Amino acid sequence: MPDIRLPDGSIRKFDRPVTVAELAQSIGPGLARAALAGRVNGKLVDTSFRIESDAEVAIVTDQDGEGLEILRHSTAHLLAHAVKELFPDAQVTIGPVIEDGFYYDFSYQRPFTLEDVAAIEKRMQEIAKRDIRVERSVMPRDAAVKLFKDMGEHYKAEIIASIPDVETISLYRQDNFVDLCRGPHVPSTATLKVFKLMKVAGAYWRGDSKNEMLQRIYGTAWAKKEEQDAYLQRLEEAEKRDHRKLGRALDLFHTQDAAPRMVFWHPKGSVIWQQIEQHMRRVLRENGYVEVKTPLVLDVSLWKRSGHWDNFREYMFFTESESRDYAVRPMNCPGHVQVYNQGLKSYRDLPLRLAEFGSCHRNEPSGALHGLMRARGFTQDDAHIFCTEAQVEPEVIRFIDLLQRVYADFGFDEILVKFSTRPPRRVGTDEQWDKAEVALKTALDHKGLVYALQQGEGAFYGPKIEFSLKDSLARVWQCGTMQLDFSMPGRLGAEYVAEDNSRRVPVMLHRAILGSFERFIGILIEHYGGAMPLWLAPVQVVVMNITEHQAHYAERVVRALRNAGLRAEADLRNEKISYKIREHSLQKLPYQVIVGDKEVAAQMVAVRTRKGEDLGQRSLADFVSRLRAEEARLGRAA
RNA sequence: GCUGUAGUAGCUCAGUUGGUAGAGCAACUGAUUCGUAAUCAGUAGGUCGGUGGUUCGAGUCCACUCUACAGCACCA
Repeated sequence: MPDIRLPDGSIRKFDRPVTVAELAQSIGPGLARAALAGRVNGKLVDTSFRIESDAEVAIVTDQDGEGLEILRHSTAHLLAHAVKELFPDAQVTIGPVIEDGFYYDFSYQRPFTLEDVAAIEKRMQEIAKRDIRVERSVMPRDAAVKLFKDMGEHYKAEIIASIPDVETISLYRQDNFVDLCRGPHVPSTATLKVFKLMKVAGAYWRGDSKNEMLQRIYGTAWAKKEEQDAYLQRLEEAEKRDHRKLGRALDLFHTQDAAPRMVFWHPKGSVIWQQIEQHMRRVLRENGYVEVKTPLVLDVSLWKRSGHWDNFREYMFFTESESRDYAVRPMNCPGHVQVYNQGLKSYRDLPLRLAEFGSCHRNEPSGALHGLMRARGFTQDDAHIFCTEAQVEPEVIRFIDLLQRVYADFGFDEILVKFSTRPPRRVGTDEQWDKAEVALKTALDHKGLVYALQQGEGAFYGPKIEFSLKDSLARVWQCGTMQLDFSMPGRLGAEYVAEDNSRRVPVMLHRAILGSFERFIGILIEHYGGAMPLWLAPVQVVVMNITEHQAHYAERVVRALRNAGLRAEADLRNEKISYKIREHSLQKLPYQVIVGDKEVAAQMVAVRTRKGEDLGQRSLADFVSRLRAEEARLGRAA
């Protein structure tokens, strides 16, 4: 008869098998009410699970991350249940838990409307109130396939049929709604109280664009109402930081029909760009890179040799002149190989690090585009490192050091790392891929980085490491990349003379830190909510006069600030000082200098920050040295 | 590219069942010369994304198309 060890180390003895629910009840009625599931010897089970022998058991409640997942998963079932009641012809497919919620995909003769969704959510609440027991059952695979086929649930039958025979098929039933599921689930629909349907969208069956499109309904679910409210609030706040909104409000850039999905940078956005470019240029020079400039338009034959024609021609822009075909470059590497190929290279020249702020154009599928984050025209902080095989690993390590330093300069310390291995469609031999993958992995391990392995997600010419940052809506955008390429140098005729006087093909590392200037600026705008750190702010200081009597003094202050290398503007408009302050605060201008009669008399400046902090009267020299110190810290907090 | 939604003044948005296009902010003009997040008054501003159709009449209905937004697929 089971002795049950609880997480606090205590042991409870029972003289008969007990269910998780009974165990919870024996500990306390509060816990019994809160119990969503159990963890028996590390395995998640329903509260109805019978514990027959000695075990370590924990009661899972909505206070655990796992509990919340169960809640969300059960809410997905509730959604499917409601849809089946309202639309009996709809077929169910899958309904997994995702970050902050869940979704469920349905096959239906027409897309669900917003009214449908409102009705579905209402029905979900009704079903929840019915307090229906959620029951688990197990059946053989073939019987389960037949059951769902008989119900007309062909997608579900297909899923079950594809499950390996050795696994048990568990089903969950609530009233007349049955779904295939590994579980566990909450004991009753009444447990589900806080949820909301968020949006509808199409999604391909099994994630393949060749398949039919299903109707996906997204929802969110939480343990407590306040948590859901906080989540919705967070979404609202994030929307305010949307770089497209801020880009317009702060007069940084715009896009228009004449050049769909390409960016017109305004003077202020351009300053941000220039600051980043200057910083990167300095950092690269310090790290042994040399800068090049190569053509934007190159003969098609080069793209055929590089392999891009075969893999990406439908996403490239082409042009033609005097019966020659050209492509607008979608990337810079073939151009850099041409630079490398000029003059015979020796092993003594390696590693050769060629950098370019390279403007590229890709005719991306329309649905992929997203403001600055994914545009058709963009500029990479690109570089290609030509090196020997032995130099690969140290170069990759060196690169990761540089990347971490640069991200810190911009105020980012949360970096997501992914490692992508050989894709099905690729060039190069398996031996080359083996070597390339090992080299990248060794470097990652050497740096002690935690990374997600993405099997089969590498580029067609080599494996890659991706470094990503999160935007304000927690969407992850790839920025930095390190890609190993054993193929392209050979295809484009690159070689060097080795120590033994033999001709060898160099390895090429494709790498970028920011990724694209456009995307990186978009992420920066959202990260800082438009309030750029001083060194990136388009205008750093605005000098405002209170009345026209101080206009002359204000202009003198601006000149002095500019002479000190600061980006300063005067605002001499005939407006109240509070009006000017409000406007520049909304523009997120870091420092606002106010000069009235008192400042003129004292030959001082009155300073306030965009946050409303009053720094009082101080001398110009004092103010300038404060700003210089802040600039030097870049994106790092004081 | 696929599914859905949307496009009205520089911006944010309103515009009942088809009947001569509206607000706030911004802009412009004038007054006001003011001490830390909006001074007052006036003026001007729109082929209602584009093309075609239905109608006596279309911002409103229909078709096509362009663009944007969300998700999916894609991302060298």
